[in-house]
Amino acid sequence: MSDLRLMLERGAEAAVRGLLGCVLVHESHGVLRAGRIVEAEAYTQDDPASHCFRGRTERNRAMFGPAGVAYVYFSYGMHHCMNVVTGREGVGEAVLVRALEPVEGIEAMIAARGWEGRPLRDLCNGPGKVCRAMGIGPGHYGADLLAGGALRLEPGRRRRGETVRLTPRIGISKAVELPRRAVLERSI
DNA sequence: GATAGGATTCACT
DNA sequence: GTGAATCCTATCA
Repeated sequence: MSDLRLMLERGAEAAVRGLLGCVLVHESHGVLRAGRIVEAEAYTQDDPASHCFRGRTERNRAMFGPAGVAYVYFSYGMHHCMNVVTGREGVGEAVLVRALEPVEGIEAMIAARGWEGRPLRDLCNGPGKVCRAMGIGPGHYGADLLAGGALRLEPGRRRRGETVRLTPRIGISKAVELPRRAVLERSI
């Protein structure tokens, strides 16, 4: 039982902070891509903005799975977004990965996004961009991120001078005021 | 069976 | 800053 799993099982509101600094890794076609999670949002079952607010459906069933599996969904007809499922099995909770700081395989990310010659800071600073750059898609729906597979989550360290700030969420129309978005910031 | 709207991104003004 | 692209899901008739 890893520390990471225990942390995720504690629930979305704890996990949204704990996930910051952790590293998302994807190995495909012999290429390794990795990025530190620097922005995330918690979604729980009692949250009107959550996909599982109205109960279990065919689309959101992964959110009710065990902590550590991926919930990938399709949005706005053109983007995929990835969540890390939290809480106990049977509870609909997850943390949306909103932004990464590229660590490894940056060239592959740039190629996947068609981002040649553009600002690096805009490569992974959005949930749709994260999936595109990392090569995450519907095929990863329900994948176990803690099992050491091709797509996995690894513990990360928070660096000196970095702090977690909780802010209202963005991009949604319901329950916007809840401070369930966590951002990793350099305080110096 | 039909329709409204969305946990977004990008290009353009 | 504003608006278009684009399609799946949930919800309603």
